[in-house]
Amino acid sequence: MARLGKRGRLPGIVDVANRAKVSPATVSRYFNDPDIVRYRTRERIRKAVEELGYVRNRAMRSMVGGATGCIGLVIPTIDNAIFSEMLQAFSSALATHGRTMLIAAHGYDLAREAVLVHSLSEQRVDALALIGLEHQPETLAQIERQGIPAAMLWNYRPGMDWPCIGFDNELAGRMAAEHLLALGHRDILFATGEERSNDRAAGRRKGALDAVRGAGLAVPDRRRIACPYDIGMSKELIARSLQAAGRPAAVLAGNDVIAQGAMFAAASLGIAVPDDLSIIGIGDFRGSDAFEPGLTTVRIPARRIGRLAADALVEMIDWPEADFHHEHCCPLELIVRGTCRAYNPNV
Amino acid sequence: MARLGKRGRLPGIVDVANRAKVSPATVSRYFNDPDIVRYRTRERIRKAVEELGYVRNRAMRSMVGGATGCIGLVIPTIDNAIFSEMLQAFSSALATHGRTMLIAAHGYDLAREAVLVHSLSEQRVDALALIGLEHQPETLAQIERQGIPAAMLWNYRPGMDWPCIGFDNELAGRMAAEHLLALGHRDILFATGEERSNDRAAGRRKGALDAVRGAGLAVPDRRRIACPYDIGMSKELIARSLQAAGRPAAVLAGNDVIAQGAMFAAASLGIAVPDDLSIIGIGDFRGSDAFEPGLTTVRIPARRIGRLAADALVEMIDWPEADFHHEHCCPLELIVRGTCRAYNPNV
DNA sequence: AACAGGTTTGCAAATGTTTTCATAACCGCC
DNA sequence: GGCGGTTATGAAAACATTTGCAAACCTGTT
Repeated sequence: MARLGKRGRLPGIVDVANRAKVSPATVSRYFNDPDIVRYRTRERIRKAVEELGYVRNRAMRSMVGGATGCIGLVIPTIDNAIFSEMLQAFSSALATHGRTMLIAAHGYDLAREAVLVHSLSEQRVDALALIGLEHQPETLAQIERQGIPAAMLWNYRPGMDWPCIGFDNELAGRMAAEHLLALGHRDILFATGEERSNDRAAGRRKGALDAVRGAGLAVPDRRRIACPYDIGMSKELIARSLQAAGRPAAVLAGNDVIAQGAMFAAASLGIAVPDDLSIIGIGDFRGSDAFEPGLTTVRIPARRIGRLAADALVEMIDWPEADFHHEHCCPLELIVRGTCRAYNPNV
Repeated sequence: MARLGKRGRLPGIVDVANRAKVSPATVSRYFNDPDIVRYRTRERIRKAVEELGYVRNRAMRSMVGGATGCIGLVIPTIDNAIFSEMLQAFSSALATHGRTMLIAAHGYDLAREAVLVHSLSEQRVDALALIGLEHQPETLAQIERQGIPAAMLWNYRPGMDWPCIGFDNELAGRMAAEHLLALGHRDILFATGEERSNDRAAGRRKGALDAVRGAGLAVPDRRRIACPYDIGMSKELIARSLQAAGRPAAVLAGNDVIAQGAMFAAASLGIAVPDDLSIIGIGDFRGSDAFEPGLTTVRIPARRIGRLAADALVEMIDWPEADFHHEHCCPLELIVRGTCRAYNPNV
């Protein structure tokens, strides 16, 4: 029963036109700007479309310079909580504009990012969203040459050449560090993300370390580890640091996934959080509030970024002439829950 | 600097042809079947392409009956751990075949799924993957009419009309229940997923309840709750059940997200897992093994499903005539970790 | 009935690529 | 140098849609 169709010549716009006794041009107008076709005609076309089961071919529009209705999103990874909320918001905002989302993941490899951008160009996406500010020159050149509206997400630096919608990752790191400092912590383990092809992780670490050094504290090498964005691996790495002689009094995690790893590491070693160890994350991912105790973290407005990005790109598509300067630095917020407490010299 | 392009007439295949002093046909061949063009010519074309920065237009191929290289995936939700591993595997398997992934989420609403399928048809995706076996007739009709190769993922029932690649959700529920029964548990809280537009959740609940009833046990209403796939909300719902008089000795969760909610619920109430409460999940999501104690669960081979689905769809695209009968019922595996223990009447 | 003004429609050209078919170029061999 | 057989290339048609322009059609007014 299934798979009968075999693509045996789908009905086209002219089939509809014939059946409705109008010209193909009118059918085209019916779809793209219904108001300019008379009601009676519209009805005839509607009926013909329905009877034939015609579905118009958006891919074809790009031929005549039109838009495909497809927007590309190039992202480091999908199988991770990091971007999923942003993704969802981006996707549904796009849907409200009648656009669909073409998605591609490069696994934190900027060289692969370049080929993905090329590949999406071949699909003639109407616009492109990238994560981060750091990209290969070739990637950027490709986008400029194609004249595709593009935006960079998830990181923000003022005065960029490109529209960017994100937040200040250094500030995020600093906020987390300052919270720990304010609680009197002096011995902090910095468990930040791997920085290969990841300007966000680098920024956060810099912000955090700057804050601590600004307070006149030195950070020995053994208090700085790079964790993959994976709960299990982070747990293991951090557990190792916690087991070494003279364990830290607090963990500053590069994001909530790492922080969650830290919590499980502590649990596995019988270290009480927050009594014996304070933990702070960055992100406030979905579910971070449900932890016991609730994870203290710096909230990233992920959904907002996704929505803003979608709106900005659609705007750039629809008014190509207007020279918007889309730059949003979304505010961060320290969310104090239960994983941090004032330094207690007795433990 | 950025956004100069303004789409000022991108170079087309004929521009390349002119510059390389060949016909457009040859350039087309250069891209689609390089071996049949002579080396010297190939070099000329390569140079021309590079100089002009030509990128070919795949969207256009669909005109002449070719493929767009785009495969659509319609999924209930993205901002959730449930499908992310499958998604990643699907996406990267597709990439190895030179295809890209068009993705759309319907938020567990089958009516919306229908419009998404229509929308993807407009983009002329080469194939389509849906989650679950249950869909609106209109959705199915649309796919058949368009003759798009399609597969249904994540659930499996023998003898389906459609290719399906998934696993037996009833079995998953049964396996979880039987593990608890084998440990001597008689008083189990069934915290399964909401079943609106979700045949997977329904299957799991049925399997679990069948197993328990098969063992001659009755399941009172207050031992059956429907949880959203959200850690925080599940935590709250389950906590409420655990606080009521005569609390259950075990929780069978419809998936790992719910199970994680259960663990936090227990933690928040000071109930020890597994000593005072056993918890079993379904899924074995990324990170479930890192929990303390590690979550006992039924592993769903998510990555395998993603990869198999991608391969199957590509096969169906490339050999439209061959009548594959793609049906994979992937094996499930009980992963025993630390959240379940034998029933102890003393607690 | 003629006409002005605006609205609705049709014609035909244009778009970028693939494909079929035919022709031209090449190769080795006599 | 001619010839048969490949192999590589070109010409042109086909594809499904949009759009500028002009013609046709209304509606109400003189």
